[in-house]
Amino acid sequence: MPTISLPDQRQLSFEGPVTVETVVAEIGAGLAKAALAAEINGRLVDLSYLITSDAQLKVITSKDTEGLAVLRHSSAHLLAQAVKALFPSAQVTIGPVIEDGFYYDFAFERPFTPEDLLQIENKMHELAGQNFPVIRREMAREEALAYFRNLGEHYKAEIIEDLPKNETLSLYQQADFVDLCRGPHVPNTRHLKAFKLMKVAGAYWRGNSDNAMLQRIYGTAWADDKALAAYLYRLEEAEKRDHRKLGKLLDLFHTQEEAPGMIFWHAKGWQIYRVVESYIRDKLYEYDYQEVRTPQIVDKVLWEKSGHWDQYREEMWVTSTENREYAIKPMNCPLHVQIFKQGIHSYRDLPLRLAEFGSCHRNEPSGTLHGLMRVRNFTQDDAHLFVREDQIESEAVKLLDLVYELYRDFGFTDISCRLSTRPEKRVGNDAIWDKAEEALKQVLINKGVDWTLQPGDGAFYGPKIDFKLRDCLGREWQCGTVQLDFQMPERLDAYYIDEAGNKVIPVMLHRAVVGSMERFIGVLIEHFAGKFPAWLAPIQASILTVTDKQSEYAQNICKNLKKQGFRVQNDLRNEKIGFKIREHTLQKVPYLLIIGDKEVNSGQVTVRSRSGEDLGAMDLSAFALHLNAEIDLLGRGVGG
RNA sequence: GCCGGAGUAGCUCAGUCGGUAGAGCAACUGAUUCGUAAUCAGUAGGCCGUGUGUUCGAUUCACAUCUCCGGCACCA
Repeated sequence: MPTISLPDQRQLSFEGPVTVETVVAEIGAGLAKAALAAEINGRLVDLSYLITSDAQLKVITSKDTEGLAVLRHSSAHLLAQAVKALFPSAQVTIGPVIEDGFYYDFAFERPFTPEDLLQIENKMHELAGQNFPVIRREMAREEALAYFRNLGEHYKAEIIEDLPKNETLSLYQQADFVDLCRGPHVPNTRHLKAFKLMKVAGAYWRGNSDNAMLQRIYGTAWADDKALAAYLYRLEEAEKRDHRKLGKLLDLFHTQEEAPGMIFWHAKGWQIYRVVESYIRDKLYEYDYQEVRTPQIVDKVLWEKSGHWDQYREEMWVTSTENREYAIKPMNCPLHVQIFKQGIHSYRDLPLRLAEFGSCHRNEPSGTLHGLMRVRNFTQDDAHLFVREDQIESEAVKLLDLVYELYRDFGFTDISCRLSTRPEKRVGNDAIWDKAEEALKQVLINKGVDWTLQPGDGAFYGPKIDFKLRDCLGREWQCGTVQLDFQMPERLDAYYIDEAGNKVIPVMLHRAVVGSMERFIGVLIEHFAGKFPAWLAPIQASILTVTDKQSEYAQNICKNLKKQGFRVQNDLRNEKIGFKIREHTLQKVPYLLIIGDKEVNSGQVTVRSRSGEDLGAMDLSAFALHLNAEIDLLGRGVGG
């Protein structure tokens, strides 16, 4: 006689075992209609689940995150059903839920075309509209294997083979389509309404590039059409912020065929770069770093010693002359160790912090290149801290302070933090790895920041903490990193002299805060949607004349502001003021100074903000004060 | 690197079922001297990514190649 407890403390009793569906019907007809699944004692189950003993029950609808996930998962099944209906020779593989949607991977003899996608989507709507019940049943492992083999679904058979021997397999059926799945699923296809297929792309079977390439169809699914429309609108907005698009529109940078993965910075883009660089340089001074500069091209021997040659030979650019082979540096660390090694260091010299805006070249695979985000030549805001073991923690804590301070100044507050531990391909023994991983973990715990574990994602020489920035559209970008390294100094024969006069190998902390200057500026462009805070804006104010009678006055204003260090420009063209305002607004200049006869006569400027607000006429000194105050805010609290 | 798609004027894009291409904006010239998101008129502008092939003829068809876009794999 199960008693079911509901979230509102209500209790329902039943004579014998009862399905969730029956219980839900008992609660209310409206809920029964909307119910997609349920949580029994915290576990997600189907509505067909049979409750045999007392239980806590929570009904899941499309309003719950779990409900949305169920909806998306079932949409993936619907997609597979439609594909099998249209293309019977396609084999199904897996179809999980992802952020904002789902995908399903198929093996098929020819590529799916955009026309196919349209056809499949229509079929999905048609099938969903037939209100097929979705039925769960269990099957013995051997029976399931034979069943899918018989259907010619070899990938499914392979999945079953790899499942634990004692696991009960569940199958879900809607009409004649059956898929192996853990579930849960919606009880009926009628729940699937607001979905859309987005794109088709290649994906390796089981995510391994040695395996066959399957065809992945991506889709999105929502509780209702309104939510779907909102999502599509969000995508459109994100597209407008694309740094590649804005980079062209705002004349910040370009790339061209002759130098794939390398950036041609235009004056305006480089201006932003310089502000970022100079800000970081100030921080380096404040945090007691020494800025250094090391060579671009270094004998291969050094890279062999550091271990990079073994690990990354394929991605290193090489060049040779007079029978010597060189590599263009992919990293700065071995070179900073060379600086450390000049002369003899006492334990009193530590921690020694060497920083460099290090230009690195990596021959990234062609398919990875992406605007400023993934390039072959990038500049790291790199630094290496040579420390004693007892200084690891205090230095790491300082690093976290620096990282969070810097991100805040640029307007980022949503930062996620990940600890990555030893990878398969690595150097150094396990005892050292244990020590290094534990040290970083302690720092995170002591610092009280939220973090997640990424097992196996560390660098080959040590574990690391990575920082990802969330832009205002919710996308994450990896920027900063702190890496603990007990290997490199030893491999490159670095040491210091301790109190007792012994040679001791220092510990090295690698760190970058913005990571790649290129990527960071890409993130900034997207985060601010090109509307940079005055601090970063390449042009902070444009001076626009109403007619050419005011040219001389405008030139004086311009000269005056430049003298005060502001980045300003004149627009003296013989164009209507409305036209000039439009152009400079599209260029996202923070302030427009309008100069007509009125301003010339009163000796003032009329100020219009980027958002179109009229700040009225004011003396130039008042405007300078206003602009300076804004520049002093840096990017803090400024959303895009 | 792998799968798919795309490369046409400075930009955004149209077009040719094989007969060497067009629009808007930008540029240039002229007129207009104007008050808060586009003044009017005219002119010029292209080896249709690159190479090879098929063809009387290729921007169009085929193959190769480069680059870009969307994913996948990779990211010291």
